[in-house]
Amino acid sequence: MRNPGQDEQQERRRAAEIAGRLLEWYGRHGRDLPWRRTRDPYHIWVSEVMLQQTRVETVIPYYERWMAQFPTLEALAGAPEEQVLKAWEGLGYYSRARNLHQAAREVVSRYGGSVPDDPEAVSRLKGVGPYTAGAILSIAFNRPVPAVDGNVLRVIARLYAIADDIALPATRKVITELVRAMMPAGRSADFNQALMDLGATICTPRSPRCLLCPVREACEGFRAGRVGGLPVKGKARAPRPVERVAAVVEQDGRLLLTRRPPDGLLAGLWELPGGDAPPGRSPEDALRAVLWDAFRVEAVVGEHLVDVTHAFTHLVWYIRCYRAELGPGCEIPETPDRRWVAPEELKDYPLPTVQRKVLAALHEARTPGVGLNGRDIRSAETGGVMRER
DNA sequence: CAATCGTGGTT
DNA sequence: TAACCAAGATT
Repeated sequence: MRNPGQDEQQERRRAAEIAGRLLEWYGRHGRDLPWRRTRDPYHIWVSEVMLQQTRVETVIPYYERWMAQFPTLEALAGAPEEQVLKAWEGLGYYSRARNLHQAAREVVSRYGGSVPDDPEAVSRLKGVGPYTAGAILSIAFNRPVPAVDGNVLRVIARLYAIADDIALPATRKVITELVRAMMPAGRSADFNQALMDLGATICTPRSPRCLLCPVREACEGFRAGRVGGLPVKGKARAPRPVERVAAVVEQDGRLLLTRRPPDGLLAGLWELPGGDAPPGRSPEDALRAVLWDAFRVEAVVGEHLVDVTHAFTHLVWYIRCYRAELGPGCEIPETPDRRWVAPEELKDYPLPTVQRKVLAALHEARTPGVGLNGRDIRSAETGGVMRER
């Protein structure tokens, strides 16, 4: 009969065995990624924020461009927000960019430009939650703090056959403490990244490569044949459909753009004038109402140009796009949130992917009109973030 | 706690 | 193809 002290010691030995195998595996099979060629806390920080809910392959080109454009924390802090959003264009979850920008300014003003290395200060930075704080502290400073992302949740849930919903804070806490207890002294950076790499390349969500796993013998989920059913995770809800209207308003070869509010969906990015279309009214009426709210002038809604569908995580936009004239014959002055944009200037404005889709559809439909011919729109598109089609 | 917040790739 | 998923944070 063993006493609790012996069980605890046994468990500690098992954890050390797992950690050792993981480190050994990581040394041979860890991925060579751009942000792993440095230990600069700013570089690590930027990569971790970009990687939030975003695939490595997607992030790499953004990361490279970002470091060329904002080589230092001071460079980022000194840049205008519009330029920061432009660099983030197409990456999604744009509050990450605005939070990172604000936090960079905070580090410059409060910490003299050096990223703090204590958990409390790092966690207070905008956009830095439990995972990102752990990642910065462990990877950049080798401090013994867990970095529990989706990979780690999955790996640990399988390793210990944890069947509780990983979305629950209580489950995350259990897993975080298991990781903390497992961390080998002085190897925090490698250990956290080893867990993530194992999840990304071996212990994948579907079709995990258990036969190649360095910790298969220690995996309770594998032993019990339950890897396929772990981790347990609630189902996503269906996105809510939203009818939208948008207007192509031209004047002297320029296109009218408006900037979205500073909070909420696609905050601070630019779009064609438009908005939600309340159900039960014609799209033309809805567009007139939306344009009245925005500009306080009567609008003449012209021909229907294109329809664009765009799905977000939690909603789907069905956009009906019309030509429209404001006034008519009345001046719409520019403001900070309202600009007449020549085609060759479109590339200077941060536009969300949904708006690029609208422009592409207009181009595809060969929408006639001064300054809106195909060549101009195409050059404006490719003038921004280059992307294969 | 549950909803919000993007986009692109995979199955 | 629709559903799922990816190095989450904020409110």
